[in-house]
Amino acid sequence: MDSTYKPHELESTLYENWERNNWFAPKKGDEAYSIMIPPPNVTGSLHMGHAFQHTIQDALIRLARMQGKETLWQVGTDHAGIATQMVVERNLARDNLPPRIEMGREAFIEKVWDWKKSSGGTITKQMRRLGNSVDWETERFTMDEGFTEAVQTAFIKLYDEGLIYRGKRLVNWDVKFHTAISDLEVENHEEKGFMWEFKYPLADGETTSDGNDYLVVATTRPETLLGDSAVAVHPDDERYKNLVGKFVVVPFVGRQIPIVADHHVDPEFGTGCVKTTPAHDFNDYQIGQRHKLPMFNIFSKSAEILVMAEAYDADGKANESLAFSLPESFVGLDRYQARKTIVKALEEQNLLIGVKDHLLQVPKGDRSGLVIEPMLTDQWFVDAKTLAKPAIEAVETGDMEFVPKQYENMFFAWMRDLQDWCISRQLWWGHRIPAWYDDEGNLYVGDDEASVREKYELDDKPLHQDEDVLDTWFSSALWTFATLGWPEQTDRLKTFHPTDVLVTGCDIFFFWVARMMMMTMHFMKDEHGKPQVPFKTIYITGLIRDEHGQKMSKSKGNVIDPLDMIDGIGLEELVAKRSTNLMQPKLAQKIEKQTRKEFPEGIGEHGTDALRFTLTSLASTGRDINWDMKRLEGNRNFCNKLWNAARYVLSHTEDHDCSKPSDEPLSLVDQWIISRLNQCITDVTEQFARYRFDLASQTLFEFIKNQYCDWTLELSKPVLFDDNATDSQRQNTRYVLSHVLETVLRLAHPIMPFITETIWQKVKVTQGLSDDTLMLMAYPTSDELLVNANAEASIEWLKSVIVAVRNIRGELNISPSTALPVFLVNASSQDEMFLRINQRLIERLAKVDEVTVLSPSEEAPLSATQLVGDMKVLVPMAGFIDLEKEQARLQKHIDKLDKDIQRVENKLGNEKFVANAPKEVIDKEKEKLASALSAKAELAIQFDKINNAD
RNA sequence: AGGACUAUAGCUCAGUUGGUUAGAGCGCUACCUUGACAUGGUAGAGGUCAGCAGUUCGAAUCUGCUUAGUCCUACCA
Repeated sequence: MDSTYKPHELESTLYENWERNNWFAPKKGDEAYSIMIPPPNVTGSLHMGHAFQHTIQDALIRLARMQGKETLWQVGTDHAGIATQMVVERNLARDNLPPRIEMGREAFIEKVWDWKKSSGGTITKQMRRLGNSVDWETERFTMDEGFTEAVQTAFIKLYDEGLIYRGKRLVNWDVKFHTAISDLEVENHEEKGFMWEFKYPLADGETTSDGNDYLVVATTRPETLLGDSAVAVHPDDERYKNLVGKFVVVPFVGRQIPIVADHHVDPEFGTGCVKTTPAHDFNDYQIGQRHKLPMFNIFSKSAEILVMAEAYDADGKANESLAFSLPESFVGLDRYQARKTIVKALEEQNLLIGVKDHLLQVPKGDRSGLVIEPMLTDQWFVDAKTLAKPAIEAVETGDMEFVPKQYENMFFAWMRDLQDWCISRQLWWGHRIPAWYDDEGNLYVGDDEASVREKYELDDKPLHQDEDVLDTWFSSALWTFATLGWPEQTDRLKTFHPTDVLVTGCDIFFFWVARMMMMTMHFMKDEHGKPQVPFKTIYITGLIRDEHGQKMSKSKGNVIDPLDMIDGIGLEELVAKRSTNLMQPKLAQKIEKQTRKEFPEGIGEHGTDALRFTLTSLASTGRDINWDMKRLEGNRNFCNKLWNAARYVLSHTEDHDCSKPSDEPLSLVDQWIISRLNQCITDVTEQFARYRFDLASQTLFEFIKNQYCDWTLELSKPVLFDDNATDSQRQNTRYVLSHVLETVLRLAHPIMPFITETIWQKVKVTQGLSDDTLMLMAYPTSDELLVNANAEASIEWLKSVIVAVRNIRGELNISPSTALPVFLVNASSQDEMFLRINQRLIERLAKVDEVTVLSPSEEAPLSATQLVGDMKVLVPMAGFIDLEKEQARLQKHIDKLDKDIQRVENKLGNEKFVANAPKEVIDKEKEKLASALSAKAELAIQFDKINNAD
């Protein structure tokens, strides 16, 4: 083995071997365990968030597999309708190819499939590099044949059950992509804008109570006045009560529209008069519905003023008799130009009263970034309220559990107040809606045209399919069961559904998780007909941010590709990666500067295991993670530590059979580390079960570094190197070194698969094992009988004595190469016993040439002092110790003890404390006080001794 | 507007049903090429647990308020 840890060399070939042997595939077992991967966008690439979530899933899966369960980690990708279509359209423009519309639907879709083929491999490559042990044999795609069938089946069933309907509704319209989007795909941003006030002339000579012949309305969107259907006032507003039922005249178009009374209006806000545009505002739509107002659409699909306004009755039926032409001077203007022009025209007609600055929330499409236009269109909807009920119940009863728990609140709040879900998208890439229309506009839903004709007993009249596709999230909502073969009742479905845990970020909680719950519980029932949950536990990870707590994003230029942390990347390449293909190229310079400052030498190689270990170490629940490069480095060093520890162990065990100890009993050191190992196994297993990957990692780190490397390896040296040791003792030590290492490799494997497997392949030989791979070995279980208090006491004592001497050495600057004599004073019979057993080890590890126990009658030489319990460890001062330094050191310790004594005395002097606190607590305090007092006394004596010697 | 979360060492974070001498990693200081490891070893310094008030014998931990920050949901034209 190489003396330094070179992750790339060992990681690159291992995965291939695992995969070739098909060790990721489920293996029959009594108990099943499954995780469905949140399917990443097929054409995307993995970012740190994925690396994080995948690491956690892989750790859980590897653990379950080692625990002998029939384990499936279902892999797959999502077709990501709008995102993918957007990328492909951009590519067409870049390659000077005809745009989508000219190309036509079929040709375009072919282009998308081509793109999927050429770019879809990125993710799978990354996942392999991350060591993700997914079952590649059953990889799925949300648009593969079987999945498409599942989507159709689900849609048709829901339609037949009345849970999907079609209707003309006001929806969020993306004016760039010309499609409806769901509420969730709209992001609200606060922006500075204006509020205009203008006059609406009253018709028929009416006047307000204060004598005006007009009403004043306030609006942030004056351009929509062309499509107004009413002016609304509050029913109790005395100012306008007499005008309800009367009319105003819409400027420029001359239509008369009614004044209606509606509770929605806040009389305190503005003038108390609201212009009402049901076809272009969600609140106005509601008002319109309540008052059966007609609706006027004045915008094209790109939000430009139409030639003729389209008119609809309140129920959504077109009503051509109400249609009207729009003023020529406005026709064709986009909404912002129209706004300017109309405000100017209002001013010219003396209708404008004023304009104020106004802070408003602007809804924008999350993909296009453009302001959403509420638009009246025919769309498909899912009755979300009905589907949500079983999911809510399942969380209430605990059938589904959130980790961390607080997400329940968010879940309930959202689920209990659901609007119907708009699932149709005016895109081409996606699952086309299985609905057909005849020339009269009658609707037929079925698998395909032929089955529709049969189902509805249609003759051969012409039918045409709905042009729309389904929201991507409609298909991914079926992910947990459609991947397992549904609608067929496959064995896989029976074995692996419900799944055990879903690991995902809260960013797609509503998009995906909530909808998956709804769909799954509707379609999947157990043998008693009870709805099945999609997963028993939902583990929600935090977001990975950069070191300043900023969200990682391409436009901020602060993303780091997980693979670059693994294999490293040069500065120039990193700069290039970050500053090209930006949506806003002008940011490139700033990003370059920032990157050069932050990574003057690029990013070094750290290896997958270090990355994974860092991610799990940071995975405490319910908290975002600010990425810290330093921690990654620290953990790479930890890997190096493990690597070198293994080199040491192997160098002493390679040529021996270490599968068994000798016939002689194990030494206390040997028993101690085995005892600690068993405690470690218990802790790590429990922490995994609680999803506390941070604690599991920390426990492993502590054991491997502080117990195994720092002590066990050092304590083995006297045995392995000294001529005095017997063959049996050496055999025992070799056995323990090798056995503990082998066990801890199994224990750490779920988090650090590569380094553990690599080392294990060597260690297994010394343990007489012939198994092929660590990943299929049994996960360690602890043995209570091996937890040994006696051995622990002895070795903890030994460690304290060694540390005491080192402490004196360190604080008094005595060279580590100087061998020191040590005297022990106040040694109890137990101390003396421990000394007899451990003396050689003290001499060796503390570099002590002689340990002498002084009886009470013997005078100790002038010494530096450290206490181990009541026993004094003395290092004589003759020759190497500075008296003043030692006095200062003693004083420091005495001061500390004084503070402790003070605090404890106060506590014990408090009658209420003594009266109320449990006896154990009081006893503990008393003990504390006694030992602190005696410790202080001892140190004071030493202090005085030095004084007198002066 | 409503809700949630966060505030602990210079930095990134642990701290479980209230009882600790409040921990880890990184950084810092000193010493050290000791036969696995300088991607190292040994030792050390460093904290009014955001602030205020309360409950309690006892609060980093429970309650209320304040401040700062993050996020979610909704939204007044």
